[in-house]
Amino acid sequence: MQKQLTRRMAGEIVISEKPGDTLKKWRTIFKLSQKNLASLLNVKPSVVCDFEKGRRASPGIGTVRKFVEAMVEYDKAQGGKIVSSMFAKDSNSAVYDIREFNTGTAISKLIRNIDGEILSGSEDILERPIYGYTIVDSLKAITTFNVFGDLYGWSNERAIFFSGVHYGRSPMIAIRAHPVKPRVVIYIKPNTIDKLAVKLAEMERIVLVKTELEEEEIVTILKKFN
Amino acid sequence: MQKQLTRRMAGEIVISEKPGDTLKKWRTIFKLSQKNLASLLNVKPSVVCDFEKGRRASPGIGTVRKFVEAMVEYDKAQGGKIVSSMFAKDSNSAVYDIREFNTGTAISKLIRNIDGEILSGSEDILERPIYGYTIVDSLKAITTFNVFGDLYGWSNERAIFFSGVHYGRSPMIAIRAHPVKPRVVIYIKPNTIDKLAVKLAEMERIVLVKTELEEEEIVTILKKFN
DNA sequence: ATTGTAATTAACTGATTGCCGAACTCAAGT
DNA sequence: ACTTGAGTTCGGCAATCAGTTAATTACAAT
Repeated sequence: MQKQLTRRMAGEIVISEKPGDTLKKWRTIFKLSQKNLASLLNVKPSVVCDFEKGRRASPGIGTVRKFVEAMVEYDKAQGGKIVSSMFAKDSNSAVYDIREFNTGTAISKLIRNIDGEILSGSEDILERPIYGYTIVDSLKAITTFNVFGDLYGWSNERAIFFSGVHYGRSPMIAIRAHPVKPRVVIYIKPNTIDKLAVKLAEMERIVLVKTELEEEEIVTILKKFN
Repeated sequence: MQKQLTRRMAGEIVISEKPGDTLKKWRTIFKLSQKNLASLLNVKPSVVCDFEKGRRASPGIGTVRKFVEAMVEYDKAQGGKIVSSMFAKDSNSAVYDIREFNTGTAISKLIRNIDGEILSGSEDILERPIYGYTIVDSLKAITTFNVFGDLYGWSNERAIFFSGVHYGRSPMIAIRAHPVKPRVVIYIKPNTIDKLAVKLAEMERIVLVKTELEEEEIVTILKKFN
């Protein structure tokens, strides 16, 4: 996560019209004075200023790297407020069950066992293996802090079950927005299925399934999986 | 879009353990020989090699910039196959406008200028600076490929405008699910506002605003920002 | 075995960086 | 009016970069 941010910062600085201004922008975002930053880098404040003011037309990447890493590092030492404000996360309670399998299980096998009906998903994907699953309450999932970070266990080659689904639109939108995608999404006893949900599933090449079983039954069945 | 990619490439190179290797990686992605690349840059091939082999420990950002821009430029001249393969098709169609400010702008100033009504957001946040904005069509945003990656220019200390909003539920869910959050979300001419949307905004400590101005008007106003 | 072509390395030069220190501006307190 | 903190400007110097030429290696392909 930090690396991602440093890359972003570095990229922005390098490509910027005025690298110095961009550097300054980040320094202010991290709430550092030139002096502070300078001391983190073990250089004099004038050095920082020179770079910000563009006195050096093309600073070395080593310098840029030091700068951004120092800022991120500093923030981390302060509790990582800035960095995490850019990524955001919390903890949850919407997860009903989460487990990893020890071996890969074919998607089709899972669907068969939970008596699922396929709403979207082509033949060829159905034999792919998944390595775990997560069951979440769809409403809680979005109102609770940060489920989306904890949704994925060790592998994202997994199935996600959503309970409390009305039209299935919100869950798919959430998945769409989230950078990490599951292989399979299963709606537990949904009312009707929104067309957009199916469309999104197709776009993401996610196998979309519905089942009429209850959460407990599903858990019992999946316990036998390994 | 090109700028995005150049930034990404640059960032990766700068932060990489072995910038030379990363450079090489990109060169091969763009299917260029050292000689080709060298001629694009009007330098001798040995120069390219020197960088790739790390004989220059800390090349200047000007050099890095030339390199990545040359590659992207070259690809563009060839029809832009590589670049567009890294982004998804017509990903821009959902993005109506995207821009970075050069200096921080207070959230309150922005709201005042676009004649916005605050739906969620406490006093203390309103004076925080943002550094850019994005205007997206909310429906297209989710049906189109990969917007969410392109939504954030380079600072996420920014405002996101959503047009085509009905209840504002889906956009907030998308934001909730996405790891990177904006500071401000502005609905352009929404019908009614869903309670859940407001609640989610509060949870994320995002300033939620609605405006009755049209996209074009907003762009005109924001043009004056810097 | 020979021929190209791409990549690597060495040696060298002028330009620029990275850093310092010291002097200086500009507000904001006290 | 004096002090303090943050930021700016700049001459100077060693270290390093950006670039060249020319020679060498490493292979596929003929």
